[in-house]
Amino acid sequence: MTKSGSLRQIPILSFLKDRDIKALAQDLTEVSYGKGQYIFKEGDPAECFHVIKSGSVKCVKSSPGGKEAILKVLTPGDLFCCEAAVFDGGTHPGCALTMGPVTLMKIRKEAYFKLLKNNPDAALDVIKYLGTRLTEAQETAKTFALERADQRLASLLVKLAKRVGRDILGGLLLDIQLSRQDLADMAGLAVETTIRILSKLTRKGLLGKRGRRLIIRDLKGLETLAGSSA
Amino acid sequence: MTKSGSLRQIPILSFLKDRDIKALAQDLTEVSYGKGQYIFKEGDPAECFHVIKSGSVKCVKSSPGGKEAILKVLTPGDLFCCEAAVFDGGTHPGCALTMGPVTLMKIRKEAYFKLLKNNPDAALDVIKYLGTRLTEAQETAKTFALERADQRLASLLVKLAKRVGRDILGGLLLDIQLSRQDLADMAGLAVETTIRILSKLTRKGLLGKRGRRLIIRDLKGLETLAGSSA
DNA sequence: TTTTAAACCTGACTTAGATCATGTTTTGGA
DNA sequence: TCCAAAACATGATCTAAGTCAGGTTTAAAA
Repeated sequence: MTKSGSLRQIPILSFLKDRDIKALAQDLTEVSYGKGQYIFKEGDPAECFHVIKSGSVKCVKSSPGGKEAILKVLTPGDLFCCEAAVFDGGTHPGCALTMGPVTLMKIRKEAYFKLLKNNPDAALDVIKYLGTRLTEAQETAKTFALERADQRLASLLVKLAKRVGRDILGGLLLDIQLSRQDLADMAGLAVETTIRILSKLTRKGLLGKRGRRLIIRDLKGLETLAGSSA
Repeated sequence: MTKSGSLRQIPILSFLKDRDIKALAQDLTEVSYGKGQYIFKEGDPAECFHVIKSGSVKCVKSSPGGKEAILKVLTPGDLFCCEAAVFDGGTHPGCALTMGPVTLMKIRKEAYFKLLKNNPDAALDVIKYLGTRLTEAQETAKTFALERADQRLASLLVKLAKRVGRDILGGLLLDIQLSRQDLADMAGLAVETTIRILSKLTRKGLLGKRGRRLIIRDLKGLETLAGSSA
């Protein structure tokens, strides 16, 4: 895929005129990482936007006690580091680290800002995007505050199904490499609890697996468990 | 205060030119509510922005089980309902309800959108604002996922101190009417747990009270307890 | 001022989920 | 293909925090 071709895929960039996309393509650097490497850490100054070309990346925040919460998992096509930090010149509020080999494109924020000024509608798109992310984050906070462990996990699986689910024979394959620890960190649970719940859901016929990936056998069932709110 | 005078105070409107502020002032309606009334409910179509003139409002999400989480408390000068819903024409992702008598100004979203298009920099301000809110929401989610009850409450009190704290003799008065239930709903805890922790903190000399309002006697101490991350 | 309801508080009990301990299965590198 | 290191799994405790049940204080309305 050409540089401008892949830029075209990104929701937040898709509104741009061809001319602008091409200009932007000039302005980006491609970087590759191995597994488990930090792209940036909490407190680093925010200088670029990142677009994932291949692989997946997790946005993480750690507690003083050393435990970590995964705020979001990003997959190819996602643009990240587009939060407050980049826009107001602050520092990153969390870490981003690779979950396997990753290639991404970096766009210097100045280049992007210039585009926004020249494309009045573009800014409205960014506003919508941030609004959606905000609603998501609030939904997550609510789930953590009010829901039981199995409901939290169920609603996480439903969300994942929507993002990375691929229809296969007999279910919906979650087409992303996630360890049990990752799932636990996303649901705010201990690994053991996560494993126990997954086993229970498998016994009940809601889940299956292919290799290391999960298969959702009964999405409706999971949605019901999650409380039919996600 | 004149209409345009109070609009001037709102962060998200402050960048506007005098002419635009005056135009906007023509375009808004003032509405008053009693205690415990809904301004909008989850699922309602989002049609206006709201600016609080007096009183306070809580943004709430409920679980299927009937428990509720307070996502944010808004005080005079705050603009709310400026999330995804308004910008993409969707519905409200949660409820807003008054915590006492409230007066607010409603701005039809079309009027505001027109302004944004004519003020390119204005959109950037909104982007920054949403970015900040997003970071906050993620911080909250992390706290819920990883922190102990007393740390959650401590970090809530620290946040409140920054927003509504007023220096008084011997401490920092939280100048807002909040029941124990409200605090519990904000921290994602049971009322009883909240009360027990507050009592413990009072015994330790970190907190006091004046009438029904809390006084923070030792902000540093609370910050330490919270994990020195908020 | 009295009454009533709401808010606040405390103790006793229960439980969901964390922690610990230990074994098994995968998997990727030598 | 063998070995070491992850990742996965499950049982046995332990504990933080929820629930329940009963009080007291505060505030507001009659």
